Amino acid sequence: MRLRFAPSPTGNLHIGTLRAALFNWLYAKANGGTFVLRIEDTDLERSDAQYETNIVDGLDWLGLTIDEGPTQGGDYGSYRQSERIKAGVYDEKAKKLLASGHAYYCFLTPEDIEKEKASAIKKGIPYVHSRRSSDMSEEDVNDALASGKPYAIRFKMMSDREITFKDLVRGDISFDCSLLSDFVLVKSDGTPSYNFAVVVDDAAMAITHVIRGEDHISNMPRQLAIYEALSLQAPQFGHLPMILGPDKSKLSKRHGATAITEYRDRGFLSEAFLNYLALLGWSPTGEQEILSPDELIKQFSLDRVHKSGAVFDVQKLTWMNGQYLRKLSVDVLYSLVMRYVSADFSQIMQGYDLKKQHLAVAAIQDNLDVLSDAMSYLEVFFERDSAYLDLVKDQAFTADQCLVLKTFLELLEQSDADSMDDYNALLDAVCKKLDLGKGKVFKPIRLALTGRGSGPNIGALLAFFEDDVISKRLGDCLD
RNA sequence: GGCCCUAUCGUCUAGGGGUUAGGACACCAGGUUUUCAUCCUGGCAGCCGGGGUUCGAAUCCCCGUAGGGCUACCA
Repeated sequence: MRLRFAPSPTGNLHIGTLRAALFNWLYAKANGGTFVLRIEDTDLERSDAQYETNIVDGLDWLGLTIDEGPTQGGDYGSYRQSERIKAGVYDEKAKKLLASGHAYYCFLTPEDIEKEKASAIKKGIPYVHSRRSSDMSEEDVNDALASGKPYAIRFKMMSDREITFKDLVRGDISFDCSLLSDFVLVKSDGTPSYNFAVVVDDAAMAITHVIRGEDHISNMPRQLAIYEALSLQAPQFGHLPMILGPDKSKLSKRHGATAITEYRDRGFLSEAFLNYLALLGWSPTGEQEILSPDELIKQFSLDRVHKSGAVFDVQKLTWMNGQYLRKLSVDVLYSLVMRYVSADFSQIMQGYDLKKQHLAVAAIQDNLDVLSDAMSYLEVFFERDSAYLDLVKDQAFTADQCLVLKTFLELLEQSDADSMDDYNALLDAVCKKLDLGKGKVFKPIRLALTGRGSGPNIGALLAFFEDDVISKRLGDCLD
């Protein structure tokens, strides 16, 4: 079983494309198949090596390991269409089609075709290419060729046929060929068109299953016709539902961040992202939604792929990311967090004991949805005194609250509290001594210590700050 | 316009002739917690419409409607 992911490097890897890659990968892994990457860069104008890098980076981030591709090679190379053009792969097949009468030279200019189209629209009839050039005599064709007239090679669509195929996710789909134009196989610049190139390459690379977006369904009759004309065995096809933006149209740049590297940079975990994406258009048998890559592979099957489009919901992605973040060990979370705080902040943090740093990170673990939020939650621990002073200067403390601060300070002086537990015990003692509820006690202490009304667990806060800092801050509030 | 695909809570989805139509996100309410959160409990909320078929349709069929895709010498 051989699956392929065949993006064109005309832009960054985005969600829809990636989801296709993911499903191919899952299907390949689930069945012990091979996952190949083929770069479809026949559009010389728009293709760019930088995008190929972005695509590979994205796959890499998510752990979608490639078995054969431009960088890892394989027995079916080259894995870049631009290189295959140079190798003459497509020319050979085009000649074959020309020779067998399935294709012909077309000398019509784009303007000619525009005219045909306009007149069809005017008459209110569906446009079908006139295939005028296919009637030319061999002599005329040779003359035109010899005179250097620009030409394209078109496929001669059999007009009185119906083409049917069994889609792996949708079942039988059929098309009336009489409605289909003779389409271009080879463009006038000599490069193959998409429909031609995919067929030639999927066949040459012995691809057995093609899983791609629903937007490719209408290409099926053209591609199937080429397989037939070339007497090639067609793979099986499965078309995935589209991923939609909030407005239900195909997800695109105008829906915001679509380059998947942006999600990485915002602090989504690759496993969470993968998990969420897998649930878009596919569902497992049970009700468990949090699934590791291995579990996904184990459970994946094409017959549980949904048929209708799915709206990409950042909120749920974010929730899922939080779930993954919460399961991380402090060590791992810490090293992750350090990659998402600014260089300055990281330097400040590293001025503290590693133990303290871990304490702070552990204290914010339950707050985190995305790693890029970490810094703002961590601020309270590592900010400069001036920032703290700025916040606390507007805080007014009532006499009762001052009593709480004073009592706490007294107890603190007599204790040798060190851990979170110790400080919590101290806090309890204050409550008991003053006969006050926790709210009445904790609030003024938090306020005095951080200048904020909310934040991490106060035990963690107290354990983090040195006793002299606590004394100073609380003491100053009493004045 | 033509062709193709699709239609269950706001969103992701389960369920494919007999179910109190299940779960998750979001939202709301309660609880835990010193707070924002996390966590726990509960709630709100759905089968696009109309015709068939059937003893019985969310489920099967047809027709509408709506959405999406394609209609390139882009992929």
